[in-house]
Amino acid sequence: MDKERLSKSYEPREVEARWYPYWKESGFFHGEDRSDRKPYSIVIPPPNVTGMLHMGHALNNTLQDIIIRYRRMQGYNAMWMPGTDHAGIATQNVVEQDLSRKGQTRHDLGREKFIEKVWEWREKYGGIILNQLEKLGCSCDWERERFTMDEGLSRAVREVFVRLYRDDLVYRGDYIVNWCPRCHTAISDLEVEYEEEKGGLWYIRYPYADGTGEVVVATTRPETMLGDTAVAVNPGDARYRDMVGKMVILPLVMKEIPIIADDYVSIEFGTGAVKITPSCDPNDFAMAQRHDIDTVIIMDGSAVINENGGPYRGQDRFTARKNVIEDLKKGNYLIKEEPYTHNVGRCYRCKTIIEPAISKQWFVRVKPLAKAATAAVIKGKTRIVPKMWEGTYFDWMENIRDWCISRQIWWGHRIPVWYCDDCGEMTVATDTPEACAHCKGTALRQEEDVLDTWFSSALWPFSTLGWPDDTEALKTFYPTSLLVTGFDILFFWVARMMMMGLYVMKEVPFRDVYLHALVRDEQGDKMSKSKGNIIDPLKMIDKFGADAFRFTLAAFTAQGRDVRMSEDRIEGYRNFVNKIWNAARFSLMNLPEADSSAPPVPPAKEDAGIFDRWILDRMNRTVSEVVRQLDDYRFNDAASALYQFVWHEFCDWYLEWIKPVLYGKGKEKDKKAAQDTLRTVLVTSLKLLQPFMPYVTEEIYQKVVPGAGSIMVSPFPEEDGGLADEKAVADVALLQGIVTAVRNIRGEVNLPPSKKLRVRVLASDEGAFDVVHAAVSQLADLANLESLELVREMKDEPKKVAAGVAGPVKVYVFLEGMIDFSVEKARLEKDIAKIARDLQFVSRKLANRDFREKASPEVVQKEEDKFSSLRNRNEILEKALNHLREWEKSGE
RNA sequence: GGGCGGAUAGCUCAGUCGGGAGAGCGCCACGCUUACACCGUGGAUGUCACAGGUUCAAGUCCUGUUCCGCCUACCA
Repeated sequence: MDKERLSKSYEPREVEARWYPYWKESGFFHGEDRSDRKPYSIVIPPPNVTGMLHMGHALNNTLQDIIIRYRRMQGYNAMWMPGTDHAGIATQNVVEQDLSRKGQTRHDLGREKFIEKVWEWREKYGGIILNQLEKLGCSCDWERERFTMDEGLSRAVREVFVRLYRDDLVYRGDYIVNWCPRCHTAISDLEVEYEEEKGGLWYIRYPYADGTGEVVVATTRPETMLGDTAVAVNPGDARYRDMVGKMVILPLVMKEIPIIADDYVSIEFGTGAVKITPSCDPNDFAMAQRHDIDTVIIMDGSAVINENGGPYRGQDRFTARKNVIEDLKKGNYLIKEEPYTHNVGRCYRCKTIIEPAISKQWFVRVKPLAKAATAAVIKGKTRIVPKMWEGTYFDWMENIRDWCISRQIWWGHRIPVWYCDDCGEMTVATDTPEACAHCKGTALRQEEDVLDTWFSSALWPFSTLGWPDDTEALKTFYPTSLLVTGFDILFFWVARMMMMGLYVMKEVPFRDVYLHALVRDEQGDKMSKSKGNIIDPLKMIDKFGADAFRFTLAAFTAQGRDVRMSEDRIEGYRNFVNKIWNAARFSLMNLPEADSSAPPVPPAKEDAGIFDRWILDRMNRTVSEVVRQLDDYRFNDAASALYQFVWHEFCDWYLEWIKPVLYGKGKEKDKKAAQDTLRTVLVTSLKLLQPFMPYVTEEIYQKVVPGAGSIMVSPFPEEDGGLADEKAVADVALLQGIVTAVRNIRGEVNLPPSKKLRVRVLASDEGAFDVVHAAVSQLADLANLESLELVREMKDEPKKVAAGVAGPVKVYVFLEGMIDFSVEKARLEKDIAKIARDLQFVSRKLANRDFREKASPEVVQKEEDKFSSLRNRNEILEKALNHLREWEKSGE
């Protein structure tokens, strides 16, 4: 082997820059449309083209990469579909901002030119986030990269729209929708964020037209009174029963409107009478429809009062509110104003207060789609992990309302509907029609609106695979195997993909959905620019390496928990990466050159030493643990199993045990066995770690098994029952117990680490004797002993000793030259006290007849074993303590 | 209003079949022992939120309470 020395610490930057292009160019990321291997596919949650990699992306994509790398190594035809979505409103906003710097608006350019600008923008900046994913190490199938505005995907969008229309699942109509006066578009219910805000509740007098009195209404939005067309009361409200049907005079506007009765009105709230503004409130709108009441629209698209607002015309809604209140006061209509906290809806994109407004919009009739989507999860066609999200999913599906899919912006999929100027009919078609489908006229105008970005995202699992064409990719990879995404887009995206997948493909879009939590800062706060607590993933990668960063994310991804991220934590796992690096470095120094590129094999059981058999057992358990946890998407458990094994079993113990053998202190045959084991365990560990840490594992793998190809396409380890070895595990536990007992005494009694100790081990148990006997030299090494005297029985009771117990054996450390034994006495007393407490507890339990009768025999046996071992320990420590006391006395 | 999640070591969190609680970081002590000071060895630390209940046995199951977080909903 080229004995090229590894540097003392791992340097991620250079390594990462080297391997990623190699993998990519080697085609390892590519999934085959046709293959004998079983398919495994994931579609990426497409980030916005405007996006920059943040912690949420980093987490989301790390988890996907872990799974896809794992499955790829397991031999699946693994394919991870990458891409971006066109993020209609967001992208349009960005380009509009660019324009406004030049003092222009999109209207100055016109639709066509503007769209061109957006495409230019996308060419320039649109791919940034995908390059950032490469920095993370993501093994996406880049040959397949898709964009929701691609021709292929656009075709899918038009096709689905037309089908929905023909199935009467999409319709157009005048309804009240959430209108953003800044974005100048309708948005869906999901895109409104509600937050409690302090406002006021104004009580306004509405006099009866006949002059017999007045009714008082309470409102949080006095300016909307300009559009009032009724006052409503509850039909069961005795106070108003006789008033229903009477007319009141709308103040300021001075027109007559009726009092109506509707169950919606709450008797308890306010005065029990509510003003009805069908154009400004969804509930009022619904009520107006029930009662056939007029609607007066008082605002334009910018939420500025229009001509129906009389003197308030031209004022924005907030100015109008002030003035209306002022005028109400002047007219003695305002009774009082109370401070009032209520929910205010804001645009998810620009945070402008949403104005409910009536307009012509397109909707998807989702109820029937939702039914199928619910059924699919109930039937287990799609599994939601963690399961607790199922309830949320069902609940939403059950209460779902029609989905407003039209947006009054330019950037997006233009709705494939054409209006005929001749006959006024609509033509709905996938391709631009030559003539009106109804009158054959050619005076066609296409619908101006575009579709909600989520409409195209909902098709992502099949549109990216070539649908509506019947492609090989579609046949192979649909339904996809897994979707990994944040719980925050369960409704936005997951639910809609389920509906569309089932509607279009007659099959669920994915078998499993793994929903992960949000990334927060150390204090559990959401990361935000304004708080200044953002951790930039790219900076972390630069500072600590992608492997450390990825492993940190995985290690903190416990199901149903937020991920709290901090630099310290990444640093901790950077240390782990370095530990792995150094374990490899040590291994390479002590391994002969690999004589072939064949995978390493462990020694035959009869050739293997006890420590070899022990670590192979541990390794094997780790393999099964990692497989089990990854299969269940328990990333943190898989990560910690690896951490525990590699650091605390392989590095802390195994490497130390075999050092004497490797250094030639034993037989050549044993050295060979240890080397074979070492190589096997190292390579297996690297493979288990590869999905989490692709770079460092590749770098080491190439040196340990040169010529074997890339680790990322090598077979993933499988559990091997033949490696299980309970005897070795038990024996090594005994040996570890002896080492620990000595070290404990050394530490507690303040014997310096440099001081070599004389130790006597009493093993009356024949089996234990043999185990210790065979490992005397290793024990002496690990515990730093001058001598280890192993005896079957004690002829002379040593007095100047510290005593310890390891399973069936007793350990005595000679305390030569020591004068003050108080520390050792204190240590013994402390141990004895602890044992006494435990003994009391166990014996009480054993004395309980109910326990003996009702607990399982195994549990009873366990307690009995515990009891005898405690008593044994107690005896020996007591004896040692007495001896010390005696010696002290005699010494006086 | 409805729903979900959480409360365990100083901090952040595991704890899957109910059998007297673990990890990482931090802390204390000692140590550059030929892979690693990004390290090693040893040590300290708990009213498992509170109150009941089931059970031989509860961090774990049940009921209620408190406090946090999130989602959802048309009380103006």
